[in-house]
Amino acid sequence: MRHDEAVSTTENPETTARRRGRRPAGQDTRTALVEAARAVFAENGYDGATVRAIATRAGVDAAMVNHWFGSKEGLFAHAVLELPFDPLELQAALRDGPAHELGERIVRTFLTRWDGAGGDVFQALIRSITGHEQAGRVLRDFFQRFFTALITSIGSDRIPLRMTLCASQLVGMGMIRYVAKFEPMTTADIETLVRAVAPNLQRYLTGDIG
Amino acid sequence: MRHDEAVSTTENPETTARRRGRRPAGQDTRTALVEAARAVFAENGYDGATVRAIATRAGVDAAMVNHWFGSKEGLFAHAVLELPFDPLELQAALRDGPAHELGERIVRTFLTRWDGAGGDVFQALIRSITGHEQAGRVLRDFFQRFFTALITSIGSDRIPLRMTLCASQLVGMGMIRYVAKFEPMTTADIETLVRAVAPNLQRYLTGDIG
DNA sequence: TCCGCAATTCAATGAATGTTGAATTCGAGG
DNA sequence: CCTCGAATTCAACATTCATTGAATTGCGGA
Repeated sequence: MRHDEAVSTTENPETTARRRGRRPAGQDTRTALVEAARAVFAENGYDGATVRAIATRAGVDAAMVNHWFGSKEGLFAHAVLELPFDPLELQAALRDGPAHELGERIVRTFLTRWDGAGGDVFQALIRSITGHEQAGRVLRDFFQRFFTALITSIGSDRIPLRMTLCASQLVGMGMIRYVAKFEPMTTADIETLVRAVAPNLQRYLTGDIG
Repeated sequence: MRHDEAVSTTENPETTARRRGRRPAGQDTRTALVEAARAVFAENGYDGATVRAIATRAGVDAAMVNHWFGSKEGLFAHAVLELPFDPLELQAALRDGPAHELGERIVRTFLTRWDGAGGDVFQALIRSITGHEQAGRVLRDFFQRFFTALITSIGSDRIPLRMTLCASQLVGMGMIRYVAKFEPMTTADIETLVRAVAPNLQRYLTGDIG
């Protein structure tokens, strides 16, 4: 939307267009680009997001993407594909507590994360499954590591099938809540969804799946 | 993959390139375009699919898309957005049989369709949720009509929430099986998935969801 | 048989996008 | 204080894509 006159804090107020050359210190354009990229990739997916849109959102020129990350591809790899959380670490944290409430803890944890800070990375991933080969692979690796360790630790059988079943429920919930935006799932509060979804996830983890 | 020399059945074998002008009768390019469009949209989503790729697959020139459908947009509307099946009709057919096996019939029916003839339309829809505004709306309308009528008929409460819960499980299963392709869900046979998923869907339809 | 019209291909156009190189400006070390 | 290098913007390029208009060819009715 707004893409010019974002220069109000510049030292020379008489020049409306931003000056060339090195900008005053203290502005980390690299970080700004990563954050803008996560937001724009989350909204539009990999090939829906343009380098110009990301740069505009970060308040810099589009050439900065190539300067700092080599290419749009490189920016996507740094901003989205390198997940900011470790699946094994997250899984270990969720093991504490009664095993029959595991599904509950999982649903609550994922919804809380996706609603909050790291959520755009997840949205960027599932929105880029089409359009970027590695997005699906990264998502799959994450769920595989996460659920394989978890299901193994509670001693259930048929680990690969249970893993994909759990993934299907979580990905589906993410798609409906954040991407396709079906009401009332989009605006439902977290605890309502925990009560509704957790027992189903629990069955995939420890129940009889035929 | 193959994109030229698909002209082996032409009347003049000495001309390698296809002649201009009207082609011999009996070739319904309009239908060929619709079928090719469903396949290519299913593989690549709306903006991943190029008009040239669709036309090549149909064996005609890209300009035919504009001639017959006005635009890429128009072709998408005819080939994907106008669903070839009626949700209410489908729902009515699934009502026959015991209510506690409803989830089973639903999972089996959807997997059978998606694996078979009309499956590319569904894949095209979910692959185009990013990139095409109306894709999500059409998908939502379908599930809403389908599940709202169904849940109403069996007398459960909280119809909108149950509808989105069911949609989340079915969309998630479709994403994992056809789009993201996590093993073993991609190659699992239908009855295995029915046994695994149907009880969860059944709970969303008639169970206690908190 | 002949003629108008529709179907088809071809070539070109304009817009959008990722990328690059030159020009410019600031920060820091000597 | 001066100079070198890094950061930044700007303009231009090459490519890809959907779309369009002209040219061409077969079908079907009179």
